Amino acid sequence: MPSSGPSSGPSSGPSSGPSADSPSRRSPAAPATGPAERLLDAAARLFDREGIRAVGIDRVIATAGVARASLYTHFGSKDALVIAYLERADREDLQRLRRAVRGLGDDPLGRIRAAFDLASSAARRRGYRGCRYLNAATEFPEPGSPVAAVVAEHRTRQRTAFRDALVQLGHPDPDETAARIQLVYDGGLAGSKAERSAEPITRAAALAEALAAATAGR
Amino acid sequence: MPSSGPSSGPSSGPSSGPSADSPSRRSPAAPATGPAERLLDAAARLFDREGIRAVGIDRVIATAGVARASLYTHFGSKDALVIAYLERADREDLQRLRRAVRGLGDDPLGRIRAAFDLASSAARRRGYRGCRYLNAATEFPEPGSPVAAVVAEHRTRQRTAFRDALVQLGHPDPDETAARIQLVYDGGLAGSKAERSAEPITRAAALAEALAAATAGR
DNA sequence: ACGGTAACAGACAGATCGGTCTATCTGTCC
DNA sequence: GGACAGATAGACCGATCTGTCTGTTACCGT
Repeated sequence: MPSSGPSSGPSSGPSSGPSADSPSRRSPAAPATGPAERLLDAAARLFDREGIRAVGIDRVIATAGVARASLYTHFGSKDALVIAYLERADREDLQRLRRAVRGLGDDPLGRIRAAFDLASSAARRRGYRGCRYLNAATEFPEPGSPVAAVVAEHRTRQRTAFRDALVQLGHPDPDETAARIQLVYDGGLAGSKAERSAEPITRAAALAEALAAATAGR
Repeated sequence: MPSSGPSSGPSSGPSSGPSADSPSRRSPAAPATGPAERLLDAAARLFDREGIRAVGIDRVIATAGVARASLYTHFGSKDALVIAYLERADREDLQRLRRAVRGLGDDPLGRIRAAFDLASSAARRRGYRGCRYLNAATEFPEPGSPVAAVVAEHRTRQRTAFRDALVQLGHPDPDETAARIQLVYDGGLAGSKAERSAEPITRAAALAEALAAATAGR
């Protein structure tokens, strides 16, 4: 599961104008999506690139091209927007991984590699700031916080995916090895952030593959 | 190099009152150190536990028991205080490592292990928030920022220390292996932060040791 | 045509931010 | 004793923050 850069997903491109006869109000360059979605798009872009605490509500609504009130009717508070942003990012990351894995057939090692590949391509985008979930945990360190819950869920899901692949590989110790692969993944993203290079992720991928392959064939 | 929790160094304990006939003014419980040092102590404690952006100037000066003006005469700005805090932490981390390594004789593997041990004991303290340098980089992501410079210096020094130990071990590829050990170190601290447990660091230490030992005997 | 809903723009409130400034106090040195 | 340096408390400033509220506009279903 990639935990990184700005989504390349359904963010900016309204590929065919106001999509048929959908709601087509607003003056300039009709946005084609509702305020809630545009707010999440703006939040993702800004929070990913500059950090959550560093970006104020005003920046978000200006970027989204949305009224202040819309943010509060749809989300209620900045904190709630932050949670929604993280949850959507988690869903999108999962979708991206599934898309990348599709057509791989039965290749558990390839599934593990795909997670690193997605992170690596995210790291190559400019403005990369590392794993957004760990970053969120850094900015909102309160243990009981909803942010912590989203982060924990993301990480559990990621580790389970690693573990499943290892089980399918017939690895003798899938639990410990999944933990190690996640550790290496975390380190790769951290190093990549600090050094502004995708190299640590490449290194992490190689390391992870070695861990997965070691004594894998029974 | 431990990159972690609140210093156990010369923070709070004035072990012998106002130390002889030194400057002993102030009303309650004479502080025994100057405002600059007390500010750095307070900054370290608060920034480490709650994050830099989350802690305002007022909290820092209140915790330090120091006048607002003192902060600005000694440091000039909050940003400068942040840099000073990071630089002092870096110095102290290095001192702690040297202290831990002293008496180890010629044990390069032990020196590597010591870095992980220090991180591990930091992670066991409550309020642990992970690597403070990576956290600072997260909170101040501007590439040219002085924060980035301090973080880069810290990481370079750490990697060099790993490399030196590996060279002494006769490792065939000290550069790549040092990078890998740092990667594993980063991952351990990240996981430790996210999961609020020292276990990832323990796992990282084992992994690092295996990396250092592999094909080490020529 | 009309009423309802949802989004709009923007003023406003209260808190907090980093930073400046004045005025007072205290200990030190001459 | 008196000038001086450094620290103190705390008022003050403008900017910015999250969040609320008012009033207007535009679309949509009936």
